[in-house]
Amino acid sequence: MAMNLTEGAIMKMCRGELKAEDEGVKPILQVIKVMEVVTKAQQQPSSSSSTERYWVVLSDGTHQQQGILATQKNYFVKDGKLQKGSIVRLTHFVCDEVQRRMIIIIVDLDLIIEKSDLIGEPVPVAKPVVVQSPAGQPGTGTGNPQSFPGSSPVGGLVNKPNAAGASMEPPRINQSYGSAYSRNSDSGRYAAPNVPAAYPKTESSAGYPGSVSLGGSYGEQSFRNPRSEALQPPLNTSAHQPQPVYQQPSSMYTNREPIARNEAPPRITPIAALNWTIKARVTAKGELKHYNNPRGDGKVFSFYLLDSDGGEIQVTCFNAVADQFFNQIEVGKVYLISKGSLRPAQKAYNHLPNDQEIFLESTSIVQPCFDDDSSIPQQQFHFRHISDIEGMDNNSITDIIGIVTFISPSASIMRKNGTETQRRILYLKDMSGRSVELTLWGNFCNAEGQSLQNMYDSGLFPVLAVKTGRVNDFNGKSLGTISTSQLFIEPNYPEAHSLRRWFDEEGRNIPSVSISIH
DNA sequence: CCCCCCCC
Repeated sequence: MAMNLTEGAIMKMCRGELKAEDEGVKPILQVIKVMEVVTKAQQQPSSSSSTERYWVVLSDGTHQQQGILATQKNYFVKDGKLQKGSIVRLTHFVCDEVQRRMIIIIVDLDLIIEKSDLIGEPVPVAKPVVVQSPAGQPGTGTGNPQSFPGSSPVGGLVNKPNAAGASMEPPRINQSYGSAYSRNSDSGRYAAPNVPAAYPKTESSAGYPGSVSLGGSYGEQSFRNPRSEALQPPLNTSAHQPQPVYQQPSSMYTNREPIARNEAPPRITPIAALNWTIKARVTAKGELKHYNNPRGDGKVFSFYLLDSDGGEIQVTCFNAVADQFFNQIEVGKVYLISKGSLRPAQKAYNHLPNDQEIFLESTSIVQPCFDDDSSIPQQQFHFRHISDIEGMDNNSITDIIGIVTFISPSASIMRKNGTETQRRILYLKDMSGRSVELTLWGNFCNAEGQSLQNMYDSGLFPVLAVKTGRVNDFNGKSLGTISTSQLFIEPNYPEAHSLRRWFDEEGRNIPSVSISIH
């Protein structure tokens, strides 16, 4: 099949001219090698399979370059989809120079073709492209072994001999703040190739790629940006630029991805530009909930936003502010939102992969966009196979798509606190050969639940996509809805169509193994 | 400041 790779993309990445997808390019590249990386942490019992890492070598047909797959995308490899020959579009990536090597950190990607013949004869980009420190400026770490305990494979990559980037050379410290700064100002970019990662000494070994070994650790502050911000020139040298400054992506996946947190350069926002505005679609909306605790009564509601870059963030408002905005917020609509406060995500109530959360105040501005922005998807899914749920922790949040093979009538359930709610049980089955029990709670029972029941009673086995389902440990593993879950019946997605085809052709007659005990 | 995801 003829497929155009993005010509010159690798060279640009290596030169630092294409550092991340927000520069407008989502390069189409071919995977020419996939390697599993064995990390130190994998040998520790406390850290499970989440520390598996995959290195890939990417090609634009002319040049090749190593990259690393964010762990939340490991399933691309595990499912056998991403392989040698795959053609991919990098939809979210960060290029960074680490240990004197340029590395492409693949945070998200589209798989365009699972396997294709190798295109061209790509060669590694010639070394001198990466600007070297001048002689006599070896960096404070060089030659000081104590600063680099991780320069042995311990704590680092113990990967296969030819794995790109395996060398654990110490990083250089930028030789000249002034020159780096002015150079970057000239280029208008926030990080040019001669701005090496300025890791604090103690973290230089645990930095990249040693930090790989620490994957899976959740939200540890000590990993927050090992770079010195002082070395990062501003993103916008023109402070008068009217557009909102885009500063969110570096933290987008930080809670799940130490590697991304380490490597995504901070977007420096001019003080004069602190009045951000986001344009995003509401993808989920919780109930307006009243609560009563020792501190008094109150009410709260939350909703999720998704923007055209694939960023997602939760917005929460309390009390009078909740009343102010609750009726205005509609799922599916696009809004301009500004003057909210950005604070650390309340993980107990926030299930999005973002360390930040927006809290609206009475002075916040929520403005509907009447021209629907088609560049913002209606929903963003990260579907996992049902078989994957077996390995997920209690309370994990996941997106699942499957065929409804059974649904129970709605029943009234008394909560432990004495209040009542509705419940339905259904079973989902997918191509992984597994099935799982899904509990619908509250309104889901009468809305989507009733439609599903009607279809089921008519002898149909509808496709159901679950966005933001919650994994629980009851009876093996099962799933439940939470207030911000979304259900989609017979959705018009490729995944739904292939499931339908699979089920009609063979899946219907293949007994599946339930991961829930009935 | 402020919600704790429901049941067998």
